[in-house]
Amino acid sequence: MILTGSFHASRMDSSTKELKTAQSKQPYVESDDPKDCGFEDRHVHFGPAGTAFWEEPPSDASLPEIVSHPHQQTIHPGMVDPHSFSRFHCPCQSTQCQISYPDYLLESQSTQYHPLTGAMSVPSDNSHPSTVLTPWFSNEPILCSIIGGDLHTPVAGISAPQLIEQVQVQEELTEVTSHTSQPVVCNVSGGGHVLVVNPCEPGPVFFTLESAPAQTDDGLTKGKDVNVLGIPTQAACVLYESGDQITSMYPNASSGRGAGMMCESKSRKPCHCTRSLCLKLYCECFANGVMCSNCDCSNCHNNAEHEVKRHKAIKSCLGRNPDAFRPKIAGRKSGEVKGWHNKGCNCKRSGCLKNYCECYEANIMCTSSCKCVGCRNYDDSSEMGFRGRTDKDTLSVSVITPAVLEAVYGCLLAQAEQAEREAQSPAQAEQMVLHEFGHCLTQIVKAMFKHNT
DNA sequence: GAGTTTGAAACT
DNA sequence: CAGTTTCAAACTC
Repeated sequence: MILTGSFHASRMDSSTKELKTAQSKQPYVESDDPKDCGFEDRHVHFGPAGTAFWEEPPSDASLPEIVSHPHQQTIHPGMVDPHSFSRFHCPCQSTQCQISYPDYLLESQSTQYHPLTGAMSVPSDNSHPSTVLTPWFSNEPILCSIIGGDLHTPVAGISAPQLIEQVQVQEELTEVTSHTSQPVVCNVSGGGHVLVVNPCEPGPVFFTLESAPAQTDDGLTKGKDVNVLGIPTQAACVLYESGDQITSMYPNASSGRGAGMMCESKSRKPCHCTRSLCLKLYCECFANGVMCSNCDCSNCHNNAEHEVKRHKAIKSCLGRNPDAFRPKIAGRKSGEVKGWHNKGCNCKRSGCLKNYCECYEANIMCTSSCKCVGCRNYDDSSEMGFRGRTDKDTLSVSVITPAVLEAVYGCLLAQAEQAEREAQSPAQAEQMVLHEFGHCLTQIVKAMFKHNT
């Protein structure tokens, strides 16, 4: 299914009416405050090539919503990678708006959720119809389809539009998405609809598409032509193809630990676990969401033969820490050395200049999120004579990250563009940009102050 | 390759 | 939540 033209986004409420875009606000934005991203009033449009863009820029770009959201943020397939995916959902670079989505075992007790094309861990005999496994480590929205004919629920056998009106389905979807902070994109068989279940929202968002998905004789919805959110399904299917040997679906995906490892190739390093059964986060394979393959581990349980234990281990990890499988490095764009550690390191003796340090290992600088002692992992060029300062002072400097600078640039550019649209005089345009710059600086100073207190 | 160091994860 | 233990990777010799 190629998305052409625009489509309407609507919430799946009892009325099933098309909702205005205000109700489809930031469908994937993970943020405590939905206002963080300023996307409340955006219309989402998909272009001819499966591209999408946000319409109507926010009137006010500010920090720490530090990034303005240049209007018509165009999303193309290349942007939707493990690192830039957040840009699609929210161009905001603010740490408050940084988005990464820990995956979770997609599972339902009563409804089948199928990866669109994948066969990962799905028994061929469908002996466990209630449990379909998908990688829990993905940054991507979970792609699944709801096959009406196979539903073992009271809603089986009804058309897709009717189906989605069923509260039960909504509850099931809500149940599914309650375990994940990432979007679940559900292809509703036969209806030409796609449910986009936003974990931030109480119910799924219902996108009405112009073309229906291809459907096979057995009722399975094929996504061979589906291009959802700019992700060609042919590529997306790779994501679900295998749990242990996931081929990169994005050429530029880096191989840093945590971030984007779901895209790693077969060249990933083998683990050497001996005591953890490869079912704890000590195991890098497990932590990265892949089954062990060609590893040097002993008594490995991180494989298909121990699926039940593996399943329990995943749940256990997520129970301890819902973000356990969340990429550790956020804000990283593919092919670029930038980003920040979500949690920050705690190094004490390495000076954060050895690979013991997760920040250093990921080739990123330490930030104020880190609790490291004697950190030397910061940009000398940005020290500007700060040598001799305390670590805490260095942390202040680290507030101004490349991402923040890029965000400021975005704000200023947005203002300039707005001035141009409004046919403002050069002087007025300059004033608008300067005013925005001042606003950005204020927010940066506030952020520094916050980090130092 | 064996032993040591290191810091994240897990545990108490 | 802080302190301790466990663990596996990084590092050194």
